Amino acid sequence: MSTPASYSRVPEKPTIDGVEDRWAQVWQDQGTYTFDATKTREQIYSIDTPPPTVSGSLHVGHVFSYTHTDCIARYQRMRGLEVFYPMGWDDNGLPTERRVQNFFGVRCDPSLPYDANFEPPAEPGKDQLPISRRNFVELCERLTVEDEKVFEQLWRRLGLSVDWSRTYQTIDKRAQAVSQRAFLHNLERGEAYQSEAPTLWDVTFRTAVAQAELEDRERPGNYYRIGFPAPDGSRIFIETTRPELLAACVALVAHPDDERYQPLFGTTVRTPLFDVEVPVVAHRLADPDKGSGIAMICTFGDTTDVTWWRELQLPTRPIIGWDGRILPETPEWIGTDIGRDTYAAIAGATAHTAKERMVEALGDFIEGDPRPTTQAVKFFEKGDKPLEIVTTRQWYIRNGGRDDQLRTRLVERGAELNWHPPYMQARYTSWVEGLNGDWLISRQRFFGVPLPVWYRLDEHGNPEYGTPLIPADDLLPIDPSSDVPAGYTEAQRGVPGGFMGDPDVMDTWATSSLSPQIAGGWTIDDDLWKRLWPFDLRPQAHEIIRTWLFSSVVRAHLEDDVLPWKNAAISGWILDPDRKKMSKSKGNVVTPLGLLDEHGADAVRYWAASGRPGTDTAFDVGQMKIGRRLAIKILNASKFVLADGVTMPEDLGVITDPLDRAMLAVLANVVTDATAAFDDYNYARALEVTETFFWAFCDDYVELVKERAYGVRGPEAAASAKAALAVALSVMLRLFSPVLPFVAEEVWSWWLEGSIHRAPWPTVDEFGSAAGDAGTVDAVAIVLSAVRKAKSEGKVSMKAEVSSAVVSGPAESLDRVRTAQGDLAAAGRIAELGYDEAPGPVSVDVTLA
RNA sequence: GGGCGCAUAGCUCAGUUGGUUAGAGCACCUGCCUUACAAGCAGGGGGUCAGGGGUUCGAGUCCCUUUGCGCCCA
Repeated sequence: MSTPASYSRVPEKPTIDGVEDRWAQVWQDQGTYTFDATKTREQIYSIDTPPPTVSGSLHVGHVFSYTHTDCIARYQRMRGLEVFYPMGWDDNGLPTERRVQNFFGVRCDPSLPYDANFEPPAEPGKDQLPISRRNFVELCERLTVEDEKVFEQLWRRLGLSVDWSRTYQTIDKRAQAVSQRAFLHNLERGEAYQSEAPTLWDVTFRTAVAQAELEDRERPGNYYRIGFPAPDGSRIFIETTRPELLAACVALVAHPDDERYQPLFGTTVRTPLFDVEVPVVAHRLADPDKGSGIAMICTFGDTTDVTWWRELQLPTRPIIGWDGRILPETPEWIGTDIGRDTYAAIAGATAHTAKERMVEALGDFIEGDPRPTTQAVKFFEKGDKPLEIVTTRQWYIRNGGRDDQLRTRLVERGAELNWHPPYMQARYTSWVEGLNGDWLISRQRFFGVPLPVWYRLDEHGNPEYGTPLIPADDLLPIDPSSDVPAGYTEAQRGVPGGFMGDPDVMDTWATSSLSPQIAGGWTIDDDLWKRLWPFDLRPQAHEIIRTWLFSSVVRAHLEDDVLPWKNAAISGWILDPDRKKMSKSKGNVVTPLGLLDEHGADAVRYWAASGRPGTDTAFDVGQMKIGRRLAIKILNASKFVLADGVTMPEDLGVITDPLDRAMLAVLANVVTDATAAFDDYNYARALEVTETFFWAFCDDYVELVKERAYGVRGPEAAASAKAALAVALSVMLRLFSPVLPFVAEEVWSWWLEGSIHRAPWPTVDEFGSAAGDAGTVDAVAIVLSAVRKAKSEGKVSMKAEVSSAVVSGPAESLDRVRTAQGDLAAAGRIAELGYDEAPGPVSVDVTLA
């Protein structure tokens, strides 16, 4: 606890200009938020801070949600807990790759050798310059370091109470080691596995895409009605939007109950032009109302094809390559000359071109004109071409998508977590229950954490995927494209009897899902880790519950059979005034730095803290102006309270005046409410009750006790008022400090020692016996208000004299008013204050002089 | 099509387990230079709580339903 200062540094003209730079510097110099790693687990509050994507730019949404977390961090710190509040940078994955490509005008070509003297062009050229993987990664690292500086600057400006000595990157060596080690543990326990399977594939990025990264987009298309020759010479018409996949057709399918096609089940038809014999099969997923009710199954046109192919055990006839083009070689299942000629016409073409050529080639096989339609097509959320499905070898981690027991356990984990607000749990549950596959973690990209395995090559040079070579734990992190497995030499790379590195990197979530492990020193600093784990809080946005939150739960569950945190605080979106989500593409993004410059950090934080947990909040400059005014008001009110050498009283016994004691009783209730709100992660509610009290304190209490505090009614009466003012100010500043750290610290420094942010959170006990009858405040306020109203309606100054005011009401209310009648008469300039006991609500008859 | 949320004053939002006459700020109107603050202060007008039905002594609050909006997923 800060000790009363024997001197006061109250400025003549308080201002909030400059307080941000000044205190940010002091906090940094004094290590105000430095984490003390000697504390034990129960003395620590650990936060799993979301690492922002540094390759993007910060927007007001970041400011919004990070402020919420900071308010919680500051509250817990004042409650006496040692807060572990690190900052991470997410510089992993596609956004960084893309930004580097555009920023420097380069692209990664893994076949090129490393050039130690490489310097990117000063200006990105028209064509992207191909460079080696290592050069590319170096550029990624160079750019992200710059981005991080900008981010840290902004966060400091906003006043985040982060321990800046504890930062991490999701791509740094430590994170790579943690990520690879966790993967190898998964592999050892059989939770990570490889599978050759149809995979959703982005042809632009040439990478597999996980279920969590998909989105459906409405796209226009055309139905083509194609006739398949039946054995009896008739034609069976299917309708398809993808005629270019005809060569990949493996069957026709209709619903088992569809009487039109029941006679055909078990028979075969031949594909037009290609003349490939395919069976007619029945499956419940065939929709009798869609098109002609019978569809062609291709390997693979969409995810339903995959289901049919798997459940009906159909052959695999892929014709689309990893580049999204039709495979150049004529498939062996096409046996006729006309079939081969037709295929030659589409070989190597894009899906789009192939479609045009197939439609032309089919000619009379197509009945009627194409019928326009709109269909939901799957896209990679960051891509702009529809996903194809290709068969590839990929790594997976079990997440319950194929295992009911694990899925049930993970749903239960979600129920163990304290969600703020609670309804967010439903989003987790419905996502986990709807999973239909394991977690695809391998990506065919360059900048990321490499999968830490190699494969032996047999005498023909074919990799033995089933028995990967594992690095020793103390060598992590490794890059299998440059490191060599034990017992081999670099010369054996890629040669028969030698080895090859796994070429892929891990999904960015495979690393982000370990953010508490990375920040907390798992397997790197055991002493620190045991003081932090499991963490107390995961703050994050609601749209990544299915990705970041869920994958983190999966990793902690598999590794330690534990929930990674006790609480999840989910923040909402920032909406523009039209209630649309703010985004760059809509051109309505405001730069955070501009906001901080214009309104000040406390004002921006005030706006952010006014947004209820989990609630989407409108971007509202007006709210920031109110916050700024509040901050200025706090300075001015504090200046008044601290005038005339007010200090914290040695003994609360000097607070004898009933009105002073009543005010403190109300404040004690505010402390109770604000504390309960913060304990429930409701910073907005805590701010609201504090602010409401503060304004009433300024408008009523201060006005009432002004003259008494000046000493008009003697030293004891003045001492009571001054002591009460000091106690109230100290408590209010601490209640405000999580939201308004700068102005609170500024005022604190005028008269008390140490940082307010390390001062104890106020408690009811602090008031001791100084808290009196709270009801007196309301009773007195009614009279004061009535007097003001009379003056206002009489259009006279507030200092105009009142010749008499008669208060009528129940005896209890009158008694309360009497206890403050000296202050009332002074504040209202009332010559004669009379009382008239009467039933009903309190009323006041005011006569102006 | 499924899940979740939202709908309260012109605007942005509170309203904590059902309980006096539904609140705040902004905006608007009328005043007041008042020795902390004119970037201030005082006072005022303004809402059939989206529509309908139900439970209850009592519903903004609980249940059903309709409509509109948003997000996530299929």
